[in-house]
Amino acid sequence: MSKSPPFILIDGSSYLFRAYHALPELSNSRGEPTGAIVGVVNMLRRLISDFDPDYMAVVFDAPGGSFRNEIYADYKANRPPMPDDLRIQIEPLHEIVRALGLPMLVIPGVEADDVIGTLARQATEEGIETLISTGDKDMAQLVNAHVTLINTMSETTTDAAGVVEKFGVRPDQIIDYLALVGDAVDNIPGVPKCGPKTAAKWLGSYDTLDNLIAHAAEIKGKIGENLRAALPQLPLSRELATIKLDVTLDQGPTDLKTRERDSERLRHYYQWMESNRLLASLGDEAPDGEQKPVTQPQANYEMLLSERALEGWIGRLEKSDLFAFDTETTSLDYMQAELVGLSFAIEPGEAAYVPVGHDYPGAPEQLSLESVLTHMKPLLENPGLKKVGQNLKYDMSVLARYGIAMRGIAYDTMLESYVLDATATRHDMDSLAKRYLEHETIHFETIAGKGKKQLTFDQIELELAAPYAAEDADITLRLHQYFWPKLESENSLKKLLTEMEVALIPVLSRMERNGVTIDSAMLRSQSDELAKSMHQLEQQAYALAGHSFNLGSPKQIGEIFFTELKLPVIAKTPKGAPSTAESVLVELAEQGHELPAVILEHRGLSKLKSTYTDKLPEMANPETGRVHTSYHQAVAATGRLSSTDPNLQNIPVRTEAGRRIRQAFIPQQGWKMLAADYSQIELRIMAHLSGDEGLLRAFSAGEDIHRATAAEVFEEPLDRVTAEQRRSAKAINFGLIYGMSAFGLARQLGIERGAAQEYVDLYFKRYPGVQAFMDRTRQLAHDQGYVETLFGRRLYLPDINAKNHQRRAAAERTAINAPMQGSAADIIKRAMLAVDRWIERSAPPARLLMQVHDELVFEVDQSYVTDAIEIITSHMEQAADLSVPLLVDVGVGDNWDQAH
DNA sequence: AACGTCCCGTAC
DNA sequence: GACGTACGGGACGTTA
Repeated sequence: MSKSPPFILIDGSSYLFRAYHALPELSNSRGEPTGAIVGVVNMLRRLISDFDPDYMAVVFDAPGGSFRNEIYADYKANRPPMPDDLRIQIEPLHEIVRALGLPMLVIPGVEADDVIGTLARQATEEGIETLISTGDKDMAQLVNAHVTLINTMSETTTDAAGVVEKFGVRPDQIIDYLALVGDAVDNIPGVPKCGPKTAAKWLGSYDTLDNLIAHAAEIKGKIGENLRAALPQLPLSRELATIKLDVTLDQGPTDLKTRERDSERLRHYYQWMESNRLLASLGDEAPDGEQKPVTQPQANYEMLLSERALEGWIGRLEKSDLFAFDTETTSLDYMQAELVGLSFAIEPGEAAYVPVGHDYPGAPEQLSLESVLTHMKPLLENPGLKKVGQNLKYDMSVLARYGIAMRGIAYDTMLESYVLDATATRHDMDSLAKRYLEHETIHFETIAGKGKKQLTFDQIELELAAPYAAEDADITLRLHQYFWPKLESENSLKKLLTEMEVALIPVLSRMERNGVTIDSAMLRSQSDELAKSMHQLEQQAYALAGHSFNLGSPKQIGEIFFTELKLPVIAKTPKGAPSTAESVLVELAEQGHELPAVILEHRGLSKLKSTYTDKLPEMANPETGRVHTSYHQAVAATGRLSSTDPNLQNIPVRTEAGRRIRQAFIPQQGWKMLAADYSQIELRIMAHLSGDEGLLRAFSAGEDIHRATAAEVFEEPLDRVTAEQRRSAKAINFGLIYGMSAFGLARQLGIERGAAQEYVDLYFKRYPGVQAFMDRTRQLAHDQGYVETLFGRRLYLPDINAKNHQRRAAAERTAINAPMQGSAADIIKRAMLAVDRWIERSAPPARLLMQVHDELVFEVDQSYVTDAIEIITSHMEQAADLSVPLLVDVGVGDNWDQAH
């Protein structure tokens, strides 16, 4: 049974371009170029011999633009103009196509794509099978049951199933797909960082671009931000990517009948070309020429290279009410960073940069570091000269290493932003400038490059460095002028900023610079032991699985468990993969499976080794043996600090192997470690905020709160509470702080959901004040859109009135949790301020080393321990005046573990 | 190669 | 789906 040949539509322009770029340059003996013609003719001949079509059209773009240029001025703006040696091949090619007897269409003002789209639609309507010959992926949007693509260069055909296979989306989703991915050559914007995979993933989940746009808020991460930023232009991108199906044409598919070829004329052209051979080898290549404009700020920035110029500026700084200040250094690590320059600003738009350490071939002579610091020291140490900066803790720490004790830190724009809205994810200067000043700053990457080739600041040419550095100071000043009126009008926020957050800067700087000594040799020997144990476990695991595999790969474990060994799937990850999380492994191990138990143990050891025993010695200063973390003051939305490089706030404590790591945290010779932690601070805050009588009474009586809760919930006398009941009560208490549901509690305790619900009901019956407090807090959050801590720290909850139930529920849990977690954070910050004041004034033989949310860790001279305990306890317990006592437990020992 | 995300686990 | 706040390592996939 023979099928009638299809109607063939040929994208002549796309092949002409491709042939021109892909084929070797070819010309006749007179030097006239012929390569592109040879390529296209070659392709046409192959199509004709393969399909012997009765109807077809070869479509070319007409000179001049199309409607797309009208709706988007930059359409194809990145395309270089057509080269002359291609242009002069067009007319002969058109002649040859005609001579071949092939209908040819060149419609002014309409792109070839749109002509092809229109003809394909008409053919489909008339029930004609259509084959579109093109190398352009955009045409995939035209595919349907009757329209197939063929790439005659790569000899591949693509039908509807092929589109799904190739792009991961259906043909009717291709337009949306193209709008998302964009096109660098046609200069269609798209979503930055969204490539084929991401676009297909989104359309798989949301089906259409419109639906994706409607749910744009759900896309997480950086890419989600990119998507939301691109939203306004997506409709345009879609329109540009859409091939028109309704162009007005004189001829329909059935008018486009092939004719007999005119051999004589063909011979004439082939002779002119001096080529009867058709070249078969093809490739492809896309031109690209993108350039980014570099913006320079409109401002008056000075570079100070002479003593005189510096002195002039110093005179102005001394007379100012406030100046913005910034340092440029060689490293982000405050313990390593070397000063490269200083910048200042007094008035918006007026800033100066003083380079002192630029060192590259041809670098101009600069003022010496020593002389600049000598000049600047009195200003920087003058407490009466007010300074503002962006993250001044860093500058203060760096300057401290040059013997300068910065004083007069009055404001910090990072903290201003944080206090005004802690939920804004970023508080870095570039983001703030963009968001609040609508100013695009010079980015560090722009002047320093990125990746392995990134320069340190001292290697950057002054012409680039000075505007960048001066801008930092300028923008900082302008940000402060933007933020400050907003803070001043809210007295509680103003106080929170100046008396708590800004006041804490020097405290944290000192604590970071103190560092803490670790016994690296001890950790290294722990690493060796761990490695041995892990190796044994690996051998066991390979034996059990029957082959070797990567014990660290959840994916491989999943494969072995659920496919090879057919173990039951206990739970799934949020993405739908079978989970191999600890609880799952535990359950499988309890069911008697050996491999999960082995993996569980291996995983625990691996975590300890890679994260702690290997890493900490790497991070210690080889000379002093101390590690210096960075505390981040503007990260956690609730007001807590966070710690990185290394994170000292998640050092293990629950298991024996974990506690051994704490044994490597040691005091200086002859001193002791002292750890002071608040007892049940969040529950005490809950008692205070709720005013619940039962809770207040239990805390005032100094009862063990979990035992007291158990006594209430299980209706037992205090002394009859079992260990099991106390454990349950403890889970309830913690759950409450986190806004946990009965479901969560059930899972935590391994009991039925109904039983858990009974516990919760009983709890609220016994502590009705707590129930009322939670209802009140939830309501307040809904009404005002934020909740507050004891000291007026605000946490906005944008999702509190979300339509999406899950998001709203999460926001409600945050609303419950934030006042407790945040108030606890406020209280320990106040304690740190008090303790630091004592240490600075009295210079006792004691140092504050670490903060772990509800715990302060010190090292104290052995002979001073008794005094230290009393003073520290007193400062901490008096950090807030609650309606229950604030209790602090203190431990002392030769290492951090012992001090607990 | 660099980056982002996922999964997991550590802390309070 | 179901417990708040963090950081980080290794695996893995994607983009450039």
